Order: sequence, then C-alpha cells, then structure tokens
Amino acid sequence: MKKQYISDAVIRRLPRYYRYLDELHSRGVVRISSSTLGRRMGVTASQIRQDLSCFGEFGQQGYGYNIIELRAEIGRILGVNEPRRLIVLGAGHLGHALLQNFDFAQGGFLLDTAFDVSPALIGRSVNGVTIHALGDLDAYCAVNHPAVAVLTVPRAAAQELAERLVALGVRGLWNFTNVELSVDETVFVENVHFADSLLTLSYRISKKAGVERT
Amino acid sequence: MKKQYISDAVIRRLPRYYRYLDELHSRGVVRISSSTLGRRMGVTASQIRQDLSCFGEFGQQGYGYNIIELRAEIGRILGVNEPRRLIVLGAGHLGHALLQNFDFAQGGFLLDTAFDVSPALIGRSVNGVTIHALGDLDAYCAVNHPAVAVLTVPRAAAQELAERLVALGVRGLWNFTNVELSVDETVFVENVHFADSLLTLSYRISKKAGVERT
DNA sequence: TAGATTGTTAATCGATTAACAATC
DNA sequence: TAGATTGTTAATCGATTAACAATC
Repeated sequence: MKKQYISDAVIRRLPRYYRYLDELHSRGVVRISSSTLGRRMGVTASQIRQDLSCFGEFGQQGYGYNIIELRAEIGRILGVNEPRRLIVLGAGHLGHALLQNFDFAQGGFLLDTAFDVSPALIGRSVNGVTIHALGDLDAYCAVNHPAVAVLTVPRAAAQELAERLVALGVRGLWNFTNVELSVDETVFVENVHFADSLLTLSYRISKKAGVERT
Repeated sequence: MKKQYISDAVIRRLPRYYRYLDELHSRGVVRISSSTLGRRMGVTASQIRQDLSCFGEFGQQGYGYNIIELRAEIGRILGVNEPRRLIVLGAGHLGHALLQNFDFAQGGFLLDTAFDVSPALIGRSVNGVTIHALGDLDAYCAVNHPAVAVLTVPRAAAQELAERLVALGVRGLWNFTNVELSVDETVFVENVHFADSLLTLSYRISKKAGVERT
C-alpha cells in the first residue's frame, strides 16, 4: 500500500479486473497469479501488481491471488457494497433500454424511480421502476437523497437539469447526453459520449496514407 | 506535421475538439486561438497545438484557427467524409434506442439495415432502418460490404457473432455487450462498457477514508 | 526446503507542458 | 510595423515496466 492519489488510469482498469475475475470465478478457477492474469487480459503483471498495491496487499507470495477474495476486495474498493440510490432522468428510448437491460443492482445501486415529462410515460412502470413526473423530482430527492442521477434526456434539457440535480444534492451524474456539462467540481460527471466513441472507431478504420500499429 | 504514430490519447481528444468547434460555430464564433479554446475546454493550449501538429498545420500565426476550417479538417482526419456502411446487430431495447436516437449519418455512416433473430421484429422498420433476419446477414454483407457492425445483442451471442462478422469482412466493431471480444487484430473493437463506466462513478462518489483531488 | 510469486523500488518510456523562434 | 499566436523543440511530469529482496 503506497499512494494517496489514485490516477484515473488505475481507476478505469479496476472494473475490468473485476469483470474478468468474475468470469474466471464462474469458470471455476480458484486462484491466479498476476502473470497469468496479465497474459490473459493483455496487460503486464507489473501493472496489475502496481494497480492493486495502491489499495492494499491482496496476494500471497508463491501463491498468487485467491480469485473470490480479490474480486470482493475490488468490489469493496469500487464501492459496490455501499447501497446508494440512483434515479433515471428521461425514460425515452435510451432511458427505457437502460431500465430494461442494465443491472443497476450489481453495482450496488438502488433504483425504483425514473422521471420524465411525457404524460404518456408518467405513471407507467418499467422493469419494476416507476416513472414519475419531473415535477415530483424535488420532493423525491428531499426524502430519498439519491446519490447518482442518470441523464438520458434531450440535449437541450441537460445542463439545466444537471444544475438542478446538483442543487438537490446528487453526487454523481452519469451523462448520456452529447453535452459537456459544467457543474460544481465537487460533483462527479461520468460521460458516455456515443458520438465520440464511434468517431474514434471511424478514425481507425478509415484508410489513411501511412497507417501503422495495429 | 511530425509524427508517424498517433497515440490513443490524441485520437480520443479529436472528437471532443470536433464537437466543441461545432458548438462555437453554431454560436457564430469565426476564429479562435489555442489558448482561448484551451481555457474554455479545460485543456492546455500546448496540448491542442501539439495534438493538431500530428496531422498538419491548420492555424495561422497571430490569428489562431478559423473554426469552420479547423472543424472540417478534424472531420476529415476522423474520416467522416468517407461514406462507410454500418449495420446494427440486435434490435432489442438498446439497438432500438440507437436506431431511434443516434445520428449515424453525422459520422459519415450509411445505415439502412439491422438484424435480429426475433420474428416479432423481423420485417419491421425503425426510423428508416429495416430489420432483417440474422440468416440474411451473409447475403447482405456479400453485396453491401459494411465496414462497421454495432453489437447490441445478448452477451451470450456476442463472441460468436463477432467472429462471423469479421469473417464477412467487417473492419470495426462497436461493442455494447459486456464482453471482452477476442477477434483478429486487424479488426478494431471500440467498447462501450456501461457497467465499467458506472463503476468508475461508483468509486468516485464512495466515501473513502483519505479522499483527495477533485 | 526449493520454487514461485508477491509488493515495492528503480529504470524506462511516453505524454503533457513550457518555451521560443518563426511569421502572419 | 508591432502584437499575437502558431508549430516545434526541449523540459517536465506521470505512468508503465523491469528488477529484486522478502516470504509464503
């Protein structure tokens, strides 16, 4: 255990380790060394040991890591054991798809309420989640104090709604709108920019003059 | 213009510049200096100039950059001017949401066909895109040679379908399944791992002992 | 015990930032 | 012209990799 400051690069690798350990576990693997794990995941053993060392000592010399234990530790680091409430803003196509497909509970998030402005959606229930009128947002937050809000609203509504949510005490925004949100810096914004993602793919497949490196 | 090899970090910033320049343009701004752009976007002027210098010289000393021109250049670098065909695999909730909401044409992608296995969906049309039976995939590819395939299928189907698409000549996979695909290294995979993204947010908002740095 | 593998320190590599001559 | 700002080289910073003593 050594660092105070954990870099973004390290944090973004943790969920991948977490996912991969889960897969190994479900295949019945009990223990693994950093070198074997690294070979399978396409990273160096050094990087895995270095990453983990930011948070503690989870292995054993001569043995490696117990998969169940390590996975649990990473889960704990990521905070999946701390129940936090989450709300979804915007139950259109994308919001609806998330409500249907995405397992929020697996990340430790409690979700029972979404919000929308459309009268056609208000009052309906999707996968156990009730859609409320956006006007009920303040009252809901006053009682339930959601930690995270998912933004799947039209871009025009995003910034204003983000500010409102921050004022209501939300600590993180999972932003699916194609907008650069500017909010108080104590609030964390995680962007899922589909367009940016697809454009990087566009760049890679486009036939440039001097392409190198696969 | 200097480099041969363009780092991933640079490539991932390009769409953001592209997007921001678009916004400035729509606000009527005609020119901008790297220092002003950097201040607004929260990056250094050096980084912007360094990034752009990988691809050419787009500015003018004493003036800065013409926004329309620079945006067009970045678009060209990203390949948005090269029409490429794209197909969507899986027209469930998420696939459907993308078909409805996402503007594939803006990235230069031609989309007219999606594929699914569900008889309830086959034959239907969503936002001008016709849903075909997965059995028609080979015939379609033989004729239309899609460059990119969007994977919005259940995780169990992902790997096998990816391999099939690669064999059919697809050059890039936009992967929304929560699976680490292993395909031929000449094919580019761009992952959109919702779960990983939410877990990083989970980490940041969780109350750790010694939190620092905002 | 001997072999294996960790956690950590040191070395290397790459990416970001700073500085500045060139020039519009 | 004088002021501003680029493109690029050099300096710095941070992240990744290598090495190895500690030890299970």
